[in-house]
Amino acid sequence: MISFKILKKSKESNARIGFLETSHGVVETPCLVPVATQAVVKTLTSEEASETRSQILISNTFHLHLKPGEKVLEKSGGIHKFMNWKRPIMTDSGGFQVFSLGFGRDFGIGKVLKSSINNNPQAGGKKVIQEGDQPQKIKITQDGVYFQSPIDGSKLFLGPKESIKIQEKIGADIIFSFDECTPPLASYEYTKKSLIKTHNWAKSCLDIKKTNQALFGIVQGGRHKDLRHESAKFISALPFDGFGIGGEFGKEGNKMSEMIEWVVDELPEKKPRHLLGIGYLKDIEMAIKSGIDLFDCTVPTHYARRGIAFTSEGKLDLKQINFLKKREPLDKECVCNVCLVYKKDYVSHLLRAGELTAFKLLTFHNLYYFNNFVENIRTKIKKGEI
RNA sequence: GGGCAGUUGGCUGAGCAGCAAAGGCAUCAGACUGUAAAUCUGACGGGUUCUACCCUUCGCAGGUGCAAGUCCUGCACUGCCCA
Repeated sequence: MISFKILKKSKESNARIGFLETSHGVVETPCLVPVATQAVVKTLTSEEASETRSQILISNTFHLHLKPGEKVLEKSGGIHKFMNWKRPIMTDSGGFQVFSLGFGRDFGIGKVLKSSINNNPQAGGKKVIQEGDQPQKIKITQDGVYFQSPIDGSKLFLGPKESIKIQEKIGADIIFSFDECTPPLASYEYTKKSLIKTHNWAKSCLDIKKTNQALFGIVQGGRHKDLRHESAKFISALPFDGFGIGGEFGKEGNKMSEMIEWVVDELPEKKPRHLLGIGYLKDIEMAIKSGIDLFDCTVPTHYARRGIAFTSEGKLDLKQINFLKKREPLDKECVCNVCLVYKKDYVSHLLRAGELTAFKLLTFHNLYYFNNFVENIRTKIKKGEI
């Protein structure tokens, strides 16, 4: 079980400072949840991940089920022992893979859409996903989803029951209910139908769960105000320990914060709110101001493996040849273990030489930078500045 | 001194009569938000009225051909072998 205490509520915004207690320790919120899909923060050992001042990680049900299989984790004594991470862990349910391996793959899109939504591919727009449409590789049914493994193409089925059973064996502190992350190209009707499915699955997840792990329900509803309200009301009426907010949030740069507030307004104040899969630094600050306590995102770790360092000067692409001449830390203001010792010229060299340590150094720095960024926001909330 | 092989855009390396010239690397630009991702996309001789056209390129100088990076002659340089 978990307990969540709100220590301070901002007068300037919806932001709040909280303490999330789990049997593996406390998480001070608002908090970034680094992504450890395969029971690893890619390129880092768990000790290193801890040194980035990460408080809690999120792993993935779908991927751990495929490899190595939840039985391996169960036999090792659960995910904490398996990966030697002593702090809290959450697992995502596999609901995101319904999108990412389905329509996301078919249309080459992410959950935050860039191009305008229209029905005319000739005009540069993407096709709208209509009610009854199915992705090419997977099949979404009322009971769950038939997947094709991205590893070997083998077939597997994941529904609320399967997801919860797997998550119980994985043994994270916080688990998520199985949902469909609705694609941004979905029509209103598709999103509404999908929402009903996600709601039914939410009830099933609560019915099935036997452990004392905390279970978070997930609010969907896409970019539609009425559906977001409906979903938030429905999910928050169920005895979840916290709430995830998933799916799309409209076009980039648009009104993500407004959409979050539609949901947050309906959620019980005293339970933690987790924004799934967001975000960039500017999104993080916005989300926190909108009342979000936890948020996971692949950006700091993923961009690290693209050679990108997040710094007080903005994003730096260390692959660029000019960094070979820079004998200075990634970020002059950063005091992470990497910035204290290594310089841009070296990191750039490692990237250009294809050396894996480059990714480790950048992953470490980016996570530290993001965690520090969030800590600064917490400080500002405490001071009443945000 | 003689014989053979070679000289292609920043590098590498195809092409052996219809080419601004395959691949790869490098470079530059773009993408990436609950990780199918150490990935993907685009540009990469120059110019313009840029789904098209023009100009300049394949060691150098000539020649043959409607047409030459591609064939011929000479020269220069490089590598290997023989003296």
